[in-house]
Amino acid sequence: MKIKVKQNPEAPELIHFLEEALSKRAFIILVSCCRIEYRGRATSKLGLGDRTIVIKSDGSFLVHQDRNLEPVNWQPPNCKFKAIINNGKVYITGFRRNPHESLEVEINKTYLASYHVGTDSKTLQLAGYEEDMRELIFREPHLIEKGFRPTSREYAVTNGFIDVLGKDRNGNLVIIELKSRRAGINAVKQLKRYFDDFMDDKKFVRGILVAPSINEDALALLEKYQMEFKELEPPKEINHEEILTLDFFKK
Amino acid sequence: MKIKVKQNPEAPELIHFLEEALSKRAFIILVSCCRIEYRGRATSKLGLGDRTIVIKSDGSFLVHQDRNLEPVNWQPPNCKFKAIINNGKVYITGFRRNPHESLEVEINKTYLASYHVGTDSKTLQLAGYEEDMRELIFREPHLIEKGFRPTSREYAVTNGFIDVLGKDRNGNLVIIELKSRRAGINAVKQLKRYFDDFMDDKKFVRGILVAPSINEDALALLEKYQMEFKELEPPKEINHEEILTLDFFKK
DNA sequence: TTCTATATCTCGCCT
DNA sequence: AGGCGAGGTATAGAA
Repeated sequence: MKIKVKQNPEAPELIHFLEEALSKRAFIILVSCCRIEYRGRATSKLGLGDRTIVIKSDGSFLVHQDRNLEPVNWQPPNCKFKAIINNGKVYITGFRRNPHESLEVEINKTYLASYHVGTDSKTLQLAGYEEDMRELIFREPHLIEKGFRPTSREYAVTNGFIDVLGKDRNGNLVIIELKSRRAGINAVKQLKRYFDDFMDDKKFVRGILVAPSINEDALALLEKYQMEFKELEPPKEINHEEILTLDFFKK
Repeated sequence: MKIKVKQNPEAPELIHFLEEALSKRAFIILVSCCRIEYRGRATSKLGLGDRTIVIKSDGSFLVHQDRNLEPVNWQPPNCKFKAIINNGKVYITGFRRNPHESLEVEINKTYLASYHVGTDSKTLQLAGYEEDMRELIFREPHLIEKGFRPTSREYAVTNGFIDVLGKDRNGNLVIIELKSRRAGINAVKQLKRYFDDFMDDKKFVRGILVAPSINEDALALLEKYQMEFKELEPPKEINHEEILTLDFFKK
């Protein structure tokens, strides 16, 4: 892998470095003392301070302070960059349309500048979602209860989509709302809305909220609405086959 | 600012570098070819590839691929780190309780390692939120309509909280739902639920959705429910006084 | 600590 | 491209 590193570059050297890196669509890292302004979906200003600036090859733009997981300022992928020098200071601007927004970094001092073009064709394999729960239920319906038969997934109703629709051993319609995490009041309200859609049609229906756990208020509300809770952990095994993305074959 | 940089360190050198950096609670950046495993709220695996790894002084842990704004793997602040060497490879593990989860990076090659302790006492000044809209409406109620008088904010009802409650020039109750961005169907449904809460009490009420814009479907639904739309941009001026965080005075 | 609501949410998927 | 739902969402604020 090619990587280029400079410590304490002066402005003219930095701008040359950035132009080179941007033209190569490299992954850029700067550790700089800077000021930041954002204008677009909102407006923000950040005074002078030491931050880590990252520009990715897909046009993502991130500015990190030394605390918090989230960047303090950013632009999503496909943003266009301009690096200029003015009064001895380097300015990097990233702008996008749709929405129309721009992020400007005024760099007063740079401690470290690096850029590289790496190789990474791997896609994350992830398990433990609602989607995995839905598959599990179709594979092993008895986990809901004996005699349960799932009929459709993502069933469209007035108020949205029902996660799983099925019938119980007595032929009653069963509406299932899945949550991969501890369920709260909102999950109950969501299920209630689907439930009401079917009540309008005057059918025999049951509403079951399926989640690894539920909080007290939510359980109380569920009982008030005469609906049910079923505890189920999302499966967390992952398929061990390695997945290659299309990007890999393009290279 | 102090910054320490190493290019292409071998495993023993890297582990020493990391131990030093971790003990100083520094901001660490690595550009490495690595494998990643996460276990906790879900489970994930990521095969060998070049990534940028960041450890912040607050215990945030980020692994970035060369695309997407979001890190491919991460740990939120206050995570504890362990760096060990095994079979000539460096392993960095970050773990947390509540929730119980861990992120392990197996490093096969490191191109760049740096750590620094910077100075950044600045807090982001941001404008353009729902909160700003609410304040604007209380300051200048005529922006909703002539004669409008706001009475309460965050008014609690069965289905949640009404953003702004007020009365119009004829004494009718007005329920306002705020959105700082283009309003969609969900915003209308939310307003409708509050609206219905009041209809039960058989009062004279109006529901107004206030947002910078609204999409076609949402507007149609709004009209079907006999509710109204009022265009209003969230204010985006920011207070120019500089704000110092408490952290600044602690130093 | 737990829960709720917001976000320049991001991201993927579907129309 | 716009809309909609899910997220290991993160984060701030309140209970």
